[in-house]
Amino acid sequence: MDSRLLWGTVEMLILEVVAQGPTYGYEISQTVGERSRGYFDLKEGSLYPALHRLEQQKLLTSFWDEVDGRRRKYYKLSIQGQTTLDEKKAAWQAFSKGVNGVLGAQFAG
Amino acid sequence: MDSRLLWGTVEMLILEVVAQGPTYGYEISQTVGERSRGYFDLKEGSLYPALHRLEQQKLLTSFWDEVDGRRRKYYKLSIQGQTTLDEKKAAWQAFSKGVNGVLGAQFAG
DNA sequence: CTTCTATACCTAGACGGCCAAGGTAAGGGG
DNA sequence: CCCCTTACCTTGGCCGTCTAGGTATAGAAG
Repeated sequence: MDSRLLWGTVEMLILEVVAQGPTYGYEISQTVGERSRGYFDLKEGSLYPALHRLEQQKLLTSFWDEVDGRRRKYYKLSIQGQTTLDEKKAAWQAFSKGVNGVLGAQFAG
Repeated sequence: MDSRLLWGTVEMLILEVVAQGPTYGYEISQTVGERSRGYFDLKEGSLYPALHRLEQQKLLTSFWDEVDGRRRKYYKLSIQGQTTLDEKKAAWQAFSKGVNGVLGAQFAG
């Protein structure tokens, strides 16, 4: 896949997954992979910096937990996070519609 | 609009417009704007470097013409350009489908 | 004549998110 | 003991976009 296309969508994908319930980095990348039928393979170098940005922007809150001797940093969506997610989804649909408009595609967002 | 989303799609949009017939930079940006119903506003700092890249990669060929005292650099799609355009459109649809899969959207590409 | 808008091209430099590649650490199977 | 999986993190490079600037012509407004 063309990784350039990813620009600007990684944060939306993360927020969307976390919106389903508290989860952690490793699981997020797996969920994104599964839900896209293997299309996405979120790299750690994209995933963790993105999580840190989102937390710093207070769109996510985090807490550490340990399961079977493994440290996990769980993330939860904040109120602002939900608002931002809604905005990002709207922006995505507008963008997608714009691209499809130029392509003359019959399907729409 | 979130310009980050644009990454990787500008070249596809340009190729698509040029595929309709020979045209030039200024007109391309207008066409993209119109066909996306005003959503896209291709900046010159993105447009011209992209055109030069595409020409250097031999996906586009160019020739100068003058109309009403105005120099225009016309671009034409090459055979390889058409192939690349097809590939980019397929990649876009796969990407779009992947995103929508994660979003759990009902619409598909 | 000057000024403004539209047309039409170009470029240098900054920005910033993604990726490759590296590191740390624990559990479990071969 | 080694290797794979899980689970986190960071550094540095890459490269396409944008900002902001430049050049030039035509036509309209003042």
